[in-house]
Amino acid sequence: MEKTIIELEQAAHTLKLLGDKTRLTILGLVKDGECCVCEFVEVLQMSQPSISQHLRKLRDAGLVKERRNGQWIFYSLNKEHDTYPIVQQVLEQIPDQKEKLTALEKAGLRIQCDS
Amino acid sequence: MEKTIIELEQAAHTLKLLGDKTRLTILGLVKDGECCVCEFVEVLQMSQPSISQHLRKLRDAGLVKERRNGQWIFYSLNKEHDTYPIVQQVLEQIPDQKEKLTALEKAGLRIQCDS
DNA sequence: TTAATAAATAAGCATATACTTATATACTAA
DNA sequence: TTAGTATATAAGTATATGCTTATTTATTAA
Repeated sequence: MEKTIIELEQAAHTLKLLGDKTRLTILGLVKDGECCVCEFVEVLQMSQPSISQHLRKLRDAGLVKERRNGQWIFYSLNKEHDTYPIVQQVLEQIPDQKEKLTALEKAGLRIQCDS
Repeated sequence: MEKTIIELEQAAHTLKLLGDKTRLTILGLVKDGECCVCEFVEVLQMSQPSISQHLRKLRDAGLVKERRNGQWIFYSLNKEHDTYPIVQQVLEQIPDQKEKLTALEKAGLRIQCDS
């Protein structure tokens, strides 16, 4: 497979979004699956509007996609996006965020995606 | 070689610095060698103080190092830094900036490092 | 010493960013 | 319909950011 070179401007825009602890954690959380907003709120211990605003930025940039399921909206990585290779590489080099979700699960706060 | 996992906070800080077109270009320019401040000024067509301020941020974060040679100060990638793997991966995925230096060279504006 | 050049720093300012609280919208279930 | 829950959006605000112009520092060379 030929290597895709990402435009500098687009790369900078994506990296700026990655350059925030909250958003980087959000992306780490959806690395292997989808999460709904209330899960981010629980894990990150931040207000719901604040989380929603970060998610909007990530979605506007095309880094994540959303799927509604009833009352819940699930977010996941958009692997089709031009800059996904950058996101992927970065996520491989930071600590796994999965344990934060398993902690949620133990507390019974994890939303069942197929509910 | 074991993979190094970079702390989330530190990764976010580095990514924030990468998330600016000017700084990303500067890093691209020093990917394969060193450049002095006036070269950045020429290539990027920006004011000298503005370039210096970007360089200071990159240096404060440890992403680049400097070397004085007479009147000139040469900047280069700091490959010893914890987050260098991230920087390296990102630089591999954006367009090469080398041609901008060869254009300088043709115009006779490139500083000879060993002058 | 003096003038010239390279680079750093300081101060000021307009805009961007990341929160906050309040409210609106969308969906579910009684 | 009505009440409850999940999420989005709006508006306000404090701080951060990236430029500008002016000045300072460091080095070179006359």
